[in-house]
Amino acid sequence: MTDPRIERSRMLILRAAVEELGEVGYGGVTIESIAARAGVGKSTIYRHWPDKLDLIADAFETFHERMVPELGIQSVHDSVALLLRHVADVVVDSRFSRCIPALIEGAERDPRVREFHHRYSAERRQALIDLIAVGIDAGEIGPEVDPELATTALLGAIFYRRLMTPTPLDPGEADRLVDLVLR
Amino acid sequence: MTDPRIERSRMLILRAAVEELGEVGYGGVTIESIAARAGVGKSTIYRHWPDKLDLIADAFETFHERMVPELGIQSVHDSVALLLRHVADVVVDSRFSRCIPALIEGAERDPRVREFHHRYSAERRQALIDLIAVGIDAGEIGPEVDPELATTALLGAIFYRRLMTPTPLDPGEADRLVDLVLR
DNA sequence: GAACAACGAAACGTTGACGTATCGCTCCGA
DNA sequence: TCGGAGCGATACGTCAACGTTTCGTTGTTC
Repeated sequence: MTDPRIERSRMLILRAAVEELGEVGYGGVTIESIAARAGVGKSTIYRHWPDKLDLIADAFETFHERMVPELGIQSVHDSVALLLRHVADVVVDSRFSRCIPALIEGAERDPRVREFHHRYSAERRQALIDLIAVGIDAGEIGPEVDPELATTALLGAIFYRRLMTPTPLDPGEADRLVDLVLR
Repeated sequence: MTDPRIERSRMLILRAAVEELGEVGYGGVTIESIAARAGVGKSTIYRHWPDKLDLIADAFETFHERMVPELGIQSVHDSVALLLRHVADVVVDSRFSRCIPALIEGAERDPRVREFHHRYSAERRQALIDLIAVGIDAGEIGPEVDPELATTALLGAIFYRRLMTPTPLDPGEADRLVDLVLR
């Protein structure tokens, strides 16, 4: 069998990496700080990952939260609002909130970070696009609405408030946002 | 009189700093690279600014572009679209495009950068908010539209596309965006 | 044109992080 | 129970950027 110590170290390190990323940003993370937080020797990290970026990407991918709350049987409008409330929650509250600027900045310069960041965003975005498309098919949303553009406006508003203003969007405002964009 | 060499050096350095910031981001800027680009001795920089952040903030504030194209006499709808096209242009093309992630990330950790970033965003946002309010007063836009929320959705979409996807919003798409958000 | 201020270049010491290597210790699997 | 794998600690060399200092040169002021 494979030594259980390996998996244990891996998890300690990945968890510490995400926490560290959220607290000090991509530029601020150091292997040494991750090792210290994980209670692990620096050498153990280099044993498992070739370099910092591999570790960070692995950590983020392992621990990221899924943007898929249970959508009960309800109107598409309410499902969209629920989804947005969840995104707003994650963007404001979670450990990953502070990773977002780190990812954005990292993506700017490192092609691997960029690829990861864009793929990750696209995956989360798709659920919303699909949902709106369903609403259009069902006649609940006007056919003139472009699901992709609407999704961009909805998510954009949430991220804009988080990144460019001192007051992130309160999840309670999500309904008003849906009312505005999905006529 | 004060020595003209001082002002000349200042301008060379500030210009170089903005360019450098745009090319390599906040984390990537070094005093030495700015000095080299400005064709100036490193000591000259330290003669004028106490540290890197002071220099960067000064540079950004000195050279930032205003978000105010001439708004001719036309419908509010068209004015909004024009304004958004301009924002999309700046966000995609200008030297400042690559400063945005740098500012976002910097704001995350440095209160001085944050204060600057939020104030700067708010100033640019206000023109759009006012414009939409005018449109509502004129009856051109439905009274149920919240100018602030609509502005957030409009600008948010532009920044979202720039920051989270590989394909920034084409200025030509601005009209569709306005159609979507301002019913 | 003399005194002086600002300058560019370059050397310097310092710091912080990288990634490597070594070395006992401990835990695991056979 | 024993050999080996994984581990933490620690020391090491390297590098890049910081911010300081020195010094001879150039441009400015009076």
